[in-house]
Amino acid sequence: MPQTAAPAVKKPSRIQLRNRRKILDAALDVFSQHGFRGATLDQIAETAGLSKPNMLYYFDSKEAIHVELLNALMAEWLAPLEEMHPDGAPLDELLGYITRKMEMSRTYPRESRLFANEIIQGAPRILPDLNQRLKPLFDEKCALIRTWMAAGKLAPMDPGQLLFSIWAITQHYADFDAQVQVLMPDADAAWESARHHVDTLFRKLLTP
Amino acid sequence: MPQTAAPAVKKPSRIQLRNRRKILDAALDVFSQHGFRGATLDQIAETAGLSKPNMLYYFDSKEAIHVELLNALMAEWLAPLEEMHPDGAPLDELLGYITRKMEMSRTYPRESRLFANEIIQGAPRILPDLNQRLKPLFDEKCALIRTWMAAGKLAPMDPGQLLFSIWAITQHYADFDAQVQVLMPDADAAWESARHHVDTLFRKLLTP
DNA sequence: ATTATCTATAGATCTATAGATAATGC
DNA sequence: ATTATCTATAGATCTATAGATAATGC
Repeated sequence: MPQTAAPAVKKPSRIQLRNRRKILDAALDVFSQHGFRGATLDQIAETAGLSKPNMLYYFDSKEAIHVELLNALMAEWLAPLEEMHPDGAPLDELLGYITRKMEMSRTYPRESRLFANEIIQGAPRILPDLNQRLKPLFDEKCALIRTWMAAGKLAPMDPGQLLFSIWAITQHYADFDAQVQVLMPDADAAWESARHHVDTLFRKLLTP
Repeated sequence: MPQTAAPAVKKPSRIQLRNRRKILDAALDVFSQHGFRGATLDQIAETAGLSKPNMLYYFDSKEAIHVELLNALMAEWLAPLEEMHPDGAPLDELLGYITRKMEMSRTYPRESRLFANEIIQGAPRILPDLNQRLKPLFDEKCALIRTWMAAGKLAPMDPGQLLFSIWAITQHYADFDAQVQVLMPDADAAWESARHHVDTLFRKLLTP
């Protein structure tokens, strides 16, 4: 008997890995700025520094790139929420989550805009993932927050609405950056002020 | 001497007005769902019930439709903020504004998504309007809110950040509707709950 | 007479593939 | 031998226009 079943796929070469990474990074640039339909393979290929047919040697189609990108980023995007643990101090756990989300908006604005574009356009390609990966996590964390509120550790409110508010505010700084820059031209000061405002807002809201 | 200078443009016919309105409404549908680059004249023409060349008899180009749409909607979009008056009770004025924004998200989700798409993509066509129309109003209302806070009528905070939070949360329900529907499947209950949550949140935040 | 609509199509752009050639790894 | 890249291009789609025809309003 063979020790193991034959592997379904070969181990990817170094060039494979490097080029796929370059393509996905370029696609993040282009898709996050123009949305799926507005992005072109030409733009992505040029940004990635590959020819268009060469890029299609690594991915079957434009849609395949987009789907892989969204799926790969979903885990990254959910991680900060997963880190909110039942054994911590409730207020600290939530404020810590909010801080992590703010830092992600600051550090990964392209990822935030990629998801925003996809959701605004009706989530045509990420809907299965929303149901299968986001929904269970959302329900789990809502239940956790509800126990904290029932124990009097947090001001009572709808936990789902609370999470919506957190997402709305923290992602606003990445997604609507063009508007924020018009209204608050000093970007660095605006970020400092935003961090402080958001922390204060939710601290006041959540304190019982 | 002639009584008046000759008018630069003729009075538009009834058909003109009706067809231009039909085109702009169809364009709102299509642009708000796919963004500028993702939308096609074919889709807009079909939605409007006109042939593509006939549509281009009324507008010079795809971009002309988009720009006119954005400009026409900007006033509508700013109206609720303009209605926030210095002579009202500060807390009521702000909570009233928030309620109006929530109702707009509910009633005009396409308009909200049209702007969201445009801003996410870097505001390439609406940037002049942001500077010339939104910025002055923003500054004016920030100053007003600041006087209210200085007078002890509202909890002190950065008025600009406050407005960002209001926009982020209220528009979230329109822009991220696809996600909200996945996580809170009962749409009517979700909206009732959202209205209550948002009012409570800002009441708690703003009360001195 | 003027305004509105239609048919036909030019010319650009876009996704994707075919098939030849070059580079790499055992 | 296998993997990666290139040239050339098919076929669809997209914006926009030219020019003929129909409908409307004085």
